[in-house]
Amino acid sequence: MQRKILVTSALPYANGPIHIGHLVEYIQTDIWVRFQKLRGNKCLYLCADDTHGTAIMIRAKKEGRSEEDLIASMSESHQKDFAGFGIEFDHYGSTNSDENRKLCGQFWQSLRDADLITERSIEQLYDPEANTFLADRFVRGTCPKCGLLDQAGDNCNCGHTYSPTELIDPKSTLSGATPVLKNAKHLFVELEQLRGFLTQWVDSEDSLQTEVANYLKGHFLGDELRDWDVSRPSPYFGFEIPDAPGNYWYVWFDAPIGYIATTEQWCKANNQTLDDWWKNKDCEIHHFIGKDITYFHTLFWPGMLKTAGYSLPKKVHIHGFLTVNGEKMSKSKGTFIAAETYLNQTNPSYLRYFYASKLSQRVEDIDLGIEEFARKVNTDLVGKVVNLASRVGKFAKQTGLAEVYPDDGGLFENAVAAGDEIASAYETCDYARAIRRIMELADAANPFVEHAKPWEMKKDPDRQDELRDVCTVALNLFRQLTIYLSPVLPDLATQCSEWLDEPIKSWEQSRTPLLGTQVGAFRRMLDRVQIEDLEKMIEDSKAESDETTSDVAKQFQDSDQPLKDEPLADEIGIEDFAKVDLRVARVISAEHVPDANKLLKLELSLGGDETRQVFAGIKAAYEPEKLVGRLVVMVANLKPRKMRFGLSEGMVTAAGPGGEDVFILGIDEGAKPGQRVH
RNA sequence: GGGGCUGUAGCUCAGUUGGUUAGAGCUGGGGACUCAUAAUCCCUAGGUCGCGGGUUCAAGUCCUGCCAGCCCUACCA
Repeated sequence: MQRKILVTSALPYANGPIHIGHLVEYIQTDIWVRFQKLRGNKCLYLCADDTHGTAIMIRAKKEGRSEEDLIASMSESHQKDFAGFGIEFDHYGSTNSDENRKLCGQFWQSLRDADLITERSIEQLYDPEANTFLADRFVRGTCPKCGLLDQAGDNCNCGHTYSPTELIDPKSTLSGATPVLKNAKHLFVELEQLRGFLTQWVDSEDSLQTEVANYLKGHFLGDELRDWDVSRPSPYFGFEIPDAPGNYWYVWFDAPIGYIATTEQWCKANNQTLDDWWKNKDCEIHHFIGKDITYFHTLFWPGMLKTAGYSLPKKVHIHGFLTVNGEKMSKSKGTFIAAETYLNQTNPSYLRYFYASKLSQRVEDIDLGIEEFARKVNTDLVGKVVNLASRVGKFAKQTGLAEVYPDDGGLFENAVAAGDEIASAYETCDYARAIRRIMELADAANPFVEHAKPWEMKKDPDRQDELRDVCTVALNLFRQLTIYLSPVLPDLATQCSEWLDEPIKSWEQSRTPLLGTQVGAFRRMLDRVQIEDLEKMIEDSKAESDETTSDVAKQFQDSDQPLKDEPLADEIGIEDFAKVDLRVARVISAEHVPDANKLLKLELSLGGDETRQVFAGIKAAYEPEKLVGRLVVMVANLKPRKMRFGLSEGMVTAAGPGGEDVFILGIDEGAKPGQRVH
């Protein structure tokens, strides 16, 4: 039976280019969609740019152009990048569309009618120069709990959390102005009213991976759900709320509705009705998203859909993030690779294959190790799969394919049997499993050619029929593998189609061998990955991230990120500095604190009998044993502070954002404990 | 502290509802072949399945405690 399936990927934000981290999702989705189409299902793949919000507004202002102008050029760049990776949308829209505005209005009215909207005034910081309310991340100031200067609006480096309104001496990062407190009316959705429904939805029917369902139950559904703030006061780039002038829907309200609006645009162009896709029990809706936006899609969104009378997603497929060489993507390491940078150096099929070989149903991060990447592509794709065609290509051009499929020891039939398992792996998004099975088939195919020794047959005029049979087997096994791989490698499928003069259109073709036809001249289908290309790609990415540095700076390639993360503090006089008594101290003991996640307990000596007990948040960065004996610089006149684990009588100075990246200040040789730092 | 997930050969991972000597690919070592993109084929090395208990005739597979790692959340000079 033909299924009717609507598929979406998360809408990329129109605030930056696509990078290889984004592509995990779009490639994952594209593979699934191509698989569904190959199986003969009616499947629609839709996506759009997410265009609203403060960040877009600010960026447009900074670049001196209109928001519309900015999002138009972003959309073009996004679509070009996607096309470069063979990601084939049925339609690519924008959340800034008439259809979306209208649908937002409908959803809004349904929420009103269901009496789910409530109004409350909240106090928020406002930038009087930029004339805008400030989201937490646009405010910095002194931490109200520990006095650290220049901390983010909602938490500081030492881990305190607070409200931006508590910050001491706050500054807007937009204008540098001192924000003022201002009351503003906000509109909220009372999600709590939907808790019963959501609990049931989360639990039922396998719409979510179990770990996700557990997360939601453990984290949100166990308690009363907080109201969801869905409005933002003017100025804001978005849709104004009709019955609350001067207020706009928050970007996360209109973004998912963009899925529907984009469908509507497609429907208009294709003479279909929206309800047939979004209010039809027989239509499955599948969302593919990253783990960071889980709760928007699994709580708010189902709640909105339910209230407005639309179909609920059959499944929300959630994936993890991409790491490169085992670490978070990093601009300074050149592993923050833009789609365009990748395409300039190497082949998109490689990445599609690599991601496919790593993706499972789990919400696990996947790692792109450069060496693993090259090895996998070269050994699996080139060495095993394409080699099968390559090694008999010349012979086959002369012999053509036999009329009757020869005895191949059951290889073809075996691969037909494996087809169901491979299909079900694709269906459940366990691509790693599908690829594993396909490679097992490829592993069995090469020895067949090896043992048949076609190169000997070629020399013997009496054995031309045998040669043709070997070619027939090898090419049919290759064709079968290509069909199985075609959702992942559409380009390879196209090449195979052209070569054998038979379009690959259906999964069913893998069940019957191709016989009795001529074969075109073989052309190389895929080159091996050159490590140098990958290195070049990383070099290029590095270069993009710091094009504006001086010579010495270039030599060291120091990134500007730390300064951006933590801009310079206000000027002070020497008398202010003198208040801080920094001393050289020796670590005389260091130990883990039971129950503390980030802390080490240090005993510091200032010489003689003078010691201080200090708790330092450096557990992730330093082994206690390695600290013992070394000299550090401590703040010695800090007022002792009682912590859960005991009294802390000072502070060890260190640089870095925290976590593993903490670097204790050392001092050159010769310094003695107790000496003051001036 | 609370929640989620993971821990199987050097590396990446398979191991179905518990059932004979724990598997694959890659890497390593040895050999063969030459049709093929230094591709391919054959042979070989290698693991007290994180650790300790328990249930069972039988546990990598179930239960429990601990250890390590990752993520979320709170706390954290």
